[in-house]
Amino acid sequence: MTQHTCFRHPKDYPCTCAMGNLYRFVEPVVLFLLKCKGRSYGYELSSELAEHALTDAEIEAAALYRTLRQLEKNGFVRSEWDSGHSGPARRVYALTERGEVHLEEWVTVLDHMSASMVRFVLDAKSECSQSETHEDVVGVATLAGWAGQ
Amino acid sequence: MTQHTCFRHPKDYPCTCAMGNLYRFVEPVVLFLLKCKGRSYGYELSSELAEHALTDAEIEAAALYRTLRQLEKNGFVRSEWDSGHSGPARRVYALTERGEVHLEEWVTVLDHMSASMVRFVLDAKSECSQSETHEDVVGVATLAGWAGQ
DNA sequence: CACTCCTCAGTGCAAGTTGCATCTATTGAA
DNA sequence: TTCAATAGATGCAACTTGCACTGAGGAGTG
Repeated sequence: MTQHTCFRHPKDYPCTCAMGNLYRFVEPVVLFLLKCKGRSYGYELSSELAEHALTDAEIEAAALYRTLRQLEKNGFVRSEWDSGHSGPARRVYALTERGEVHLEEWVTVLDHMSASMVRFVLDAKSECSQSETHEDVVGVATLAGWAGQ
Repeated sequence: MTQHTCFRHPKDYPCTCAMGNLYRFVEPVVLFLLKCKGRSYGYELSSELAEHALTDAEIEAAALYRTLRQLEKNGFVRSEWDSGHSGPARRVYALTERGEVHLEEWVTVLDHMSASMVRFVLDAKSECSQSETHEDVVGVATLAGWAGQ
């Protein structure tokens, strides 16, 4: 990330924006929404994505559309054009069987990851309180200056 | 990710390898280890990283070294050469005050993220069992064919 | 001595990813 | 006519990453 300040969140809020491509977690959420709804299209999904998002980073429409096309390329969803309504045509997506399996794989992965994170947070918090020499200064800035590469 | 098969894990294990740059979670773990140990160097950290890693993706030495340099560039750690021992010289790192704050920001972020993930996993699991038409097929393959962009 | 292996820190590059700006088109309302 | 909302998508510069590789110091072995 080149971006060295996050202009999307207040200054004292540690946000995930600067982590950049972490918004890949778009993929499992899209699969989940398609499973729940049966079928949907990009523009509709984009508004519902935030409710189930795994980070607080804003999800760009561009990323969502590209993710959907890639999911289709990999056989996890299938799509067709739908013009039976007013306004521009919609590319309507639905999960395939492979997509259902893929969602379950994601659930397993996220289950493991969340457990690791919870463990890490506990470890880190106890380590912090252990060597508490200064006041509690949690949440003073954002992750904007994160390391990356 | 180009990589379409994961050769590092058994076939029926949904791994995070294919998620690629997720191993950015190297950063908080490095900060945490430096806080615990006081000071350390790349080669040593690389062996301890796996124990606290937030994903099961292998952490490459190249990524670790680059992360450390970047952390230093951003003022979260500082380093000096140490030759007072046999073998090649080591670049020894220690947390700065900014680094301690940054670690606490990461803890806050990961706390939020883990909560979101736990919620998502619960939602997805209940959704799956709700519409259970086929046997439980969790964990049949890897995330190798994940969508990306 | 030559040879090999381990330790330690990197670099180079092709391929992939992403944020942002921009484009096209349809429809309805002012 | 003009504007706004809906809908999907692309172009590109900048960045990230996996993999292969370099190179140096020291220990052990024959």
